[in-house]
Formats: sequence, structure tokens, C-alpha cells
Amino acid sequence: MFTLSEENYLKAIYHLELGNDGGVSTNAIAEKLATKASSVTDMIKKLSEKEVVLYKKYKGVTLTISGKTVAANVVRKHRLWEVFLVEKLNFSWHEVHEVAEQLEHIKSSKLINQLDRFLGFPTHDPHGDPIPDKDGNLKIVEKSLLSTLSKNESGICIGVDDSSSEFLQFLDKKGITLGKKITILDKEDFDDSLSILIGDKKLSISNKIASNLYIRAHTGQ
Amino acid sequence: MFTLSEENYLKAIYHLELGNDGGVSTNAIAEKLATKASSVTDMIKKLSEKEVVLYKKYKGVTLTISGKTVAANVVRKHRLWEVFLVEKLNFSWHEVHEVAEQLEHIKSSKLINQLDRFLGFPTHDPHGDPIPDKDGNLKIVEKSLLSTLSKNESGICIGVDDSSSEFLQFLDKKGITLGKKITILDKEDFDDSLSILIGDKKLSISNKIASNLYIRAHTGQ
DNA sequence: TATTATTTTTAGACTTGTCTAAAAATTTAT
DNA sequence: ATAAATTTTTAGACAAGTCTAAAAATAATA
Repeated sequence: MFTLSEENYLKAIYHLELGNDGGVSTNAIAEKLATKASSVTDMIKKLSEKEVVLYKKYKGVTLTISGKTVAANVVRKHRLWEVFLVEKLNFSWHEVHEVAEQLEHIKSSKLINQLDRFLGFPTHDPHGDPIPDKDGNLKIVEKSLLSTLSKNESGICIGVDDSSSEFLQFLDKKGITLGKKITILDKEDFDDSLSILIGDKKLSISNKIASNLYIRAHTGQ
Repeated sequence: MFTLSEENYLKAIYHLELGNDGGVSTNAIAEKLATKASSVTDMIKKLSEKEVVLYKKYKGVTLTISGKTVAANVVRKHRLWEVFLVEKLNFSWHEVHEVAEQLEHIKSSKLINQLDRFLGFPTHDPHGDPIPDKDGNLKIVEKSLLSTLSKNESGICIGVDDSSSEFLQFLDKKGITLGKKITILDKEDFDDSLSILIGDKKLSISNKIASNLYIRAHTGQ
């Protein structure tokens, strides 16, 4: 069994490993968890003894198979609870993270399996991130950033890269939500801003916005 | 804000105060929380400084108004989550306590208010215990133990005194659930056992069982 | 009331997880 | 390749919450 703190470390390493391919550095973990490098070293030793991470001094850490399973399960719980909060309790997508950070540590396999069933076995959370299955496997969806599409191309909005509260609230204000079709009407060379059609509305968005929105290719009309 | 441990102490004192009228003793708290009296003394000092309990050395503790509010809120959360688990996630009433012990510490007023609404503002948990409202007030229901009814009297089963897993599973096996009408067919002087009619079934139950079942008077037929 | 038994508190120690400051190892730059 | 900069680890300290063992206060009993 793992403490709340241990689970948070494992989750942080899990997320960091998805970005990097090599081992995860002490400093990267410290930054992610808003703690000090020395604290990270201490915890890594503990996790290493529990055989959920591989650790060589000064060389960073990687999750073992069992560590990855534990981490994926925490992520699974986090994302399922997010779905619950949005679908059943009328939370907005920018309000769910903080609460899910608490709920993800509740220990009960029956709870999480029944919640999964109750929600209709969702595959993605409200930000478009995939929900690991019971074995920790992710369903990979082909996705690209909106900013990479060319003029007249279109796609379905399926997720965000930056899921900060501010960005999500901005998207709400603009009427940009998951599942909507977006078509590139024009691209400005000047500032790389985009003119897009979303639903039946025409919008102009900056490149920064477009670089934080994930799109699934949409071949039909 | 209160730590998990502080909340558990406040909840324990809250429950113990409902039984006793005077202050709650150190030992009683220690027993309820399966900890040592010395630990209780330490924590009481802390709670006293936070002004959620009144404490005089060797004289036991009482909750202050604000302490009672905090405690009632934890109980409210515990019981609402129990309703959720039973009504929405198909838990049995004997399985909910352990999970609710964890869920009751999740901090988010929006969460608990929306959960309350989602569940249809329930007034009682799956064991028949009342759910405090937002201000910590309980709706008092006139109730009596089944063992106090006389021959030919009847009532509606509205709760249990002992909510241990074993007792609840026993009741499940016998088909005794909340809301069912129970009529006393006969009382044995010999061992104080009861012959009852529940639904359309005739059962014989011991006095011990009857002393753990709460009944609301049922004047009609 | 004096004595014994019980309850409660104090004192000191331990664990978990964190921190600061300093030392050691690694990486980068000259 | 050596020096400088950065990263990581170690050493020692601290807060929260718990424990054991002993002392102090209260309650029960003769």
C-alpha cells in the first residue's frame, strides 16, 4: 500500500516519463511537485526500496512495471472522478482538477470499478486526456495541434495541452468545447493567428491558443 | 482548515456527546479512535487552541459551537457519500462505511452541495441515521427499538443501532431492510425472542436483534 | 479519612515527510 | 582538460501525530 505522498511522486514521475524518454531528473520531479530536490532524493530512496522505481544516484529514476501500474491507477482514478464531477455534478472543466487531486487517493477497487460502470466506461476525461484501463493501458488517439493544420483543413477538437483554469475558462468564453468541428479559414503570416470556423461561428484566435488545442483529423465534410 | 486527524477527533467527540450529556472523557475518545489516552490529550490541547473544544485538565472536553459545526459537516459528508455508494454504485449497506471514512475528508463545498442535490437531498443514510443539513442540524425522527413494541403492534423499520458489517449482513440474509413494515406476532417470555411478520414472511428473531432495530410507529394497518 | 485503583497528563522518543545548508558528483564552458 | 556552473546527495533539524513509561490527579473503597 502506498501513502498519499508516495502516490503523488509516482504520478509525477509517470507524467514526466511520457514527455522524456530517458530517466526523470530529481529537479524535474521537485518542480512538478513544488518541493525541494533534497526531499525528492529522500522519497526516491523509499520508492526504490519498495521496487516501484529504478534508481541510480545522480542518474534519475524510471518507473518499474509495478510502479507504472500504481501510477496509472492513480491517473485512472483522477480522470474518472473528473468525468463524474462534470457529467453528474455540473462542474465546469476548469473546476475539477483540484477536487480530483483529492479523490484520486481514495482506496477502494470496488468504488472505482463501479464508478467506471456508472459513467458508462468513459475513455477520456473532460480535458480530452485518455483514461487508463484497469491494467494501466492507454488508448492512443491520433492527434495533432490545431496550429499544424493548413488552410481549409478541419478536425474535431479532442483535447487541450494546457489545462490551466485560465485557459479552460477562456475556451468556455469563446465557445470552444470538446467534440466541436473546427475548420481553418485563414492563416495570417503576420502573427500566425488563425481565422477559424467553429460550429457556425467565425473566430480569430492567436497562435498560442492554437498550439494548445488538440485536433483529431476529420476527413469527411 | 482542519487536518484529517483533527476531523476524526472532532467527529468522535461529536458522536460521544450525543450519548453522554456531560463532557467526553479522554479514555472514551481513545477507545473510539483506537488510540492511546496520551495521544488524545495531545490532540485535545491542539483542538482547544483552535477553539473547537472546551477543555479543562482532567475534566473532559465538549465541542464549542464552531467545533460542532465542523464535526456535523464531516458526518454530513460521510452519510451523503454512503447514500451515493448505495443508490448509485450498488454497494450494500455493510460495505459503505470504510469507503465513506475516506470520502468524508474531501474538501470542496461545491462537491458536497452538488452531491446532495444529485441524490435528491436525502434526509437519512442507508442505515437510517439522519444526515445533518448545511448548518449541522439534524431532523429528529421519533423512533423506538423493535424490542419495546408489544404483541400485535407494528412499525416501519427505519434504522439500526449496531451498524457493524456482520449485523447488516445478517439482516440482509433475513430480508430485513429499511422501510419494511414489521408486526409483532408474538413474544416469548422464555428468552424474550420475537415472532414477527415482515412483508409477507414470518420470522423468529432474538431479543438481541430486536434491540438493534429502530422502528417508527405505524398507526395504520 | 486513608488507601488503593483508575484516569489523565507529562516527558521523552520514534516515524513520516519536509526543509536548509553544505558537500559531492556531474555537466558545461573556456 | 581544467575550471566554473549546475545538479544531486548528504547531514542535521523540524513539525505532526503517535507511542511507552512514569508522574500526577481524581475516584472508589475499606
